Amino acid sequence: MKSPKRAAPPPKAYHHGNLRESLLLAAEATLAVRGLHGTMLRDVAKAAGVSHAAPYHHFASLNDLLAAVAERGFTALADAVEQASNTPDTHERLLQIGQAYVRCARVQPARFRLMFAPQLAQASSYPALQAASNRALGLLMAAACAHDPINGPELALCGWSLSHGLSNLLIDGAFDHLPSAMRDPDALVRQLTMRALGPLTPGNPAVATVPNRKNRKVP
Amino acid sequence: MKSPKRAAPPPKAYHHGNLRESLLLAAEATLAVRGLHGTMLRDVAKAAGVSHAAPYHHFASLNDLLAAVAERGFTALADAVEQASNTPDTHERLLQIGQAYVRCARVQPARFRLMFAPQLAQASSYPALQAASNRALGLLMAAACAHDPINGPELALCGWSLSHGLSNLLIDGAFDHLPSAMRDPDALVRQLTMRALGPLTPGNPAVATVPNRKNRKVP
DNA sequence: TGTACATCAGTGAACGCGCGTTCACTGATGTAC
DNA sequence: TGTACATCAGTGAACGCGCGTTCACTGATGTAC
Repeated sequence: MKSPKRAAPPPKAYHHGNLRESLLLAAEATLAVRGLHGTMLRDVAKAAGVSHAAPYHHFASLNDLLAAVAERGFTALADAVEQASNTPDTHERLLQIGQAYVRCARVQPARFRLMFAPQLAQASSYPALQAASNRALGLLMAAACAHDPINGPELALCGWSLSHGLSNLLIDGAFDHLPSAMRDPDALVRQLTMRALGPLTPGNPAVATVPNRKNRKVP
Repeated sequence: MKSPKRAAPPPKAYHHGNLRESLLLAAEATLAVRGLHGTMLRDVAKAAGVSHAAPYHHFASLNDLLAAVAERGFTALADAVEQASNTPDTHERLLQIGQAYVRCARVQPARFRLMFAPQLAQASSYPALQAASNRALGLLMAAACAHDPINGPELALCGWSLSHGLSNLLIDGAFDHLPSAMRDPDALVRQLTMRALGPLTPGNPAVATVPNRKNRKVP
């Protein structure tokens, strides 16, 4: 049947194998099913097929485990944003980034909530978490500055806020009662981000065409 | 010292007085101090000066109490939006509404989180909650349609998403490491909302000046 | 290659407490006569 | 106006359980000799 020793070196090397990784996957699965506040350490352990004391050999506490899941979430987000950043046209690039952001939230709503949960907001305790989050934000900032060297930071904050709000409202079901024509998430992101970007010719910096917008006086 | 009977009719009429109202106020105070998931029924009761069994004469469960707090939150939000809706100029009106929204979130972050918490998302169980939330949204929609009769709904969703994202990022501290020049919330809302509104002359419907934006092709 | 030993990732049972909820009760208020 | 009674908003004690965390242990793996 199986050779008595040395069956498969990479997975299940000795006791369990790579339990840390299994726990993270199990936590993501549990989050998806039970939601953020229904995810208990005992459930995660059971989903990984071990006793509920086992995780303590890999994480100091449930919170540390969740922080690691959040870190993976930010890494996945940054990867998606990075891929979207390959789009040549700077205008389309920002649209793609917005779509990637919202898609990331909708694929795993509970993990997305976890990523911004206040329990992890004291992120200084989790440098890796903070690094992953900074990477995602940095990519967005770079794309915004590439599109509009003058107002890049403002544009980045605008796009971030818009995508973030849209993500939250979508996963909270706030749009569920909207006419179905307005509920296609991808179209919604494109449409609203385009509005936020302004009526600029793609690939053509905004500066010359819309001067002084931020200083305009309103009576 | 005090008349033996009939001291003060409106408050503290008999046993406690208006305990339901006191509980709601106590819940808001507790939310402010302990946050959403640190708010326990026992703390709320203690803050209201009663035993922790007393609330059950006014609310069937902790969740019902929280739903009532959320409803008050939406009512306060709708009131603030309504007041902002008095602004004559339709462009400035939308800016004021956005500012009111973010201000509402920043004044009571935990209550704001509660208002959109998934535990209450099955809002059909709480018709009053849903009504209050619909009222706030309806006011925003009306202001957006007044400014741009054609793209009103799109504009409303854009403004809502933007304000909502900004609110969440602000109260989650996501902007804490930004240069301080960009951290003034009121200025931030104005600036970003203005960008989302587009370079339109205030009070002048957008339709004629920016046609086909949503249908524009991007290569 | 075989043996003794250190390491370390698992297990199962138990701890402990926090918190929502229930229950029998008490005492004040309002009402009928 | 006074008395008897129903109502109902409080109280304090207790229930019950869920869940994070700890602990003494076990058995497999890797290593020194």
